[in-house]
Amino acid sequence: MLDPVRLRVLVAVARTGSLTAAAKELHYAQPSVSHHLARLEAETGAKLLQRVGRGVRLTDAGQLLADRAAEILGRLDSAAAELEALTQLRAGRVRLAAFPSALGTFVPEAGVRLAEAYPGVELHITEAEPPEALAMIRAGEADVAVVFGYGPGEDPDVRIRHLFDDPGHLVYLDGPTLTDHRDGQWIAGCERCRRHLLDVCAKEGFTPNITFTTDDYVAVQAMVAAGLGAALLPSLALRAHRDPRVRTAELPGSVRHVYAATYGAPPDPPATQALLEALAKPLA
Amino acid sequence: MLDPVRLRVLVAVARTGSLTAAAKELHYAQPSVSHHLARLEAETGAKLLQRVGRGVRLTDAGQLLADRAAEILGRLDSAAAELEALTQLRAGRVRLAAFPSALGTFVPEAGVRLAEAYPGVELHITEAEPPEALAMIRAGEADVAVVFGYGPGEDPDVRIRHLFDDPGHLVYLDGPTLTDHRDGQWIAGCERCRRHLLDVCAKEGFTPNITFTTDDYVAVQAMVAAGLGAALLPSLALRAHRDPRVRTAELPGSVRHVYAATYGAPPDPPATQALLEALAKPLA
DNA sequence: CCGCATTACGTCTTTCGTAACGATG
DNA sequence: CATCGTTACGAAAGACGTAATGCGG
Repeated sequence: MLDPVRLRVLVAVARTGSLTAAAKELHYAQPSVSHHLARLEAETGAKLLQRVGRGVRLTDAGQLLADRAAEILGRLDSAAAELEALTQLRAGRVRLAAFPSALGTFVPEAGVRLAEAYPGVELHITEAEPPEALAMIRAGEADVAVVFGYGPGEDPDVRIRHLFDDPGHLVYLDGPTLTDHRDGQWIAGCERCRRHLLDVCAKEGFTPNITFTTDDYVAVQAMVAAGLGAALLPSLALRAHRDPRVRTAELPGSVRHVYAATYGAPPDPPATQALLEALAKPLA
Repeated sequence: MLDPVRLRVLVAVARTGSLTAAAKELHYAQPSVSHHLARLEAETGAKLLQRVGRGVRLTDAGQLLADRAAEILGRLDSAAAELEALTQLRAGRVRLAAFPSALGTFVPEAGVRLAEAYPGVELHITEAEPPEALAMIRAGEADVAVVFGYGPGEDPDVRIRHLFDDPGHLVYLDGPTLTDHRDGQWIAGCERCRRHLLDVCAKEGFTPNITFTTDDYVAVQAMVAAGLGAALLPSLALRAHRDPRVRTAELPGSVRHVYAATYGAPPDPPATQALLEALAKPLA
């Protein structure tokens, strides 16, 4: 049987004229698109694509299938929409727990996307650092948690999936590299970033002298601006708030992985799926 | 996205009114059908079925989705058919190697099914015992081999899948159980069945006295009829040829697994797929 | 060389089967 | 108690990513 996933890939390639562009549109890696098409050709026994310099062109057979596929996929989607309407599925509630700089950056964007796509879904947002957010998930007090510092496999009942990577930045007044501050004072951005800071500095062969500690990334920047030391902040924190008096430099080896966590076996309830979808999209 | 496999299951259930019947129609195990429907309900968030005594009934939502699904699946199938027509895919050649009693029983049935569904496909048939048949597969001299005595994992390049189980039968003039013949003479049905015979008799605590050996199941039955001893034959051999003078009794613990083998990585070429499909159907 | 596509390979998820259990007439 | 459906679990296949390898302009 024709696989609609492969058909969606074919349609995307037909529209864009390139595997790379299709991959971007579908949030796939390039090789995945290539593989899908190769399999589709093998399964159907028909040559669907023809390489032409850079990019590819659809053969007649490929164009025919792409046309039929576009209609079929449309009907599939509209059947899903009809079912949703019948069961009022676009209504519902999702409770999200997320850490502060997420709330200051991509969570509002995701909220907008969610409201556009699922107008009936209520979104409840709670601020919580990762350990508390996961506790809320386990306790059933939240449906989705946006966290960092925890990966898949923490708990068999909690499903954790990767959202994106958040590079670390050095925040300073003078001296754009870590070693410029090896003998200076440091402000630990937050409890969890402290661990991260220690690791990064250890790689450079020194232990930072941490003289101030606060979870508040606004305060951290104010302290740096006041000359109290340097700090390490994730890029999300800088996107949420940027003190004009400080300077920043990305630290190549330093990334924080941001994840979305849910509770229970797949599949997630539809409202939860909708929120996860909205959270994943800003990655594009 | 709605998964067409699940939709096909839903449609089958809608038609038959029962999970068990749908499973039979789709060649699935019962629990697989149950699981597909459970997942479909969870993914869509809609109750689609309602248990009513024995059997199930579709809810309004389930009926709606089943109706839409039937149309979508029809279009999927017809897109595939259109593509096949365009690329003349229903033409082609498949070379089958199979052991004798298979040729005398279900292979002709499969040939008929193949000719009905794919009129343009030429089927070439060769008689070969399993080792030779597999050698032909590896040498590229056959596309599909019907074998027994070999299972999946024999060779990484040869894909072997289960077709059905073929129960063993005791062939005799007098004495319908194995132990009736513990001190009598035996005719080994064929080289490979000899191993099988030894195993079965060992379980009963004796070693059969094998006085005649032949691969030919017609000859075996003639010898039994002549009073030369008892024999063990697979049911396929008895279906292919039944000597009216002998009596037979199924041996509960004795089954021969029949497999289809192909060469190379999946997916198989369309003509090969078509033959495999035709071979699998008689199972129903 | 650079961009686009393919191949190779590893991890995680899903599917489907068998077996055991539960419910219903 | 017989039958239909569900739950539990294990084995095989598939999807998708990263890394490494063609290949055309």
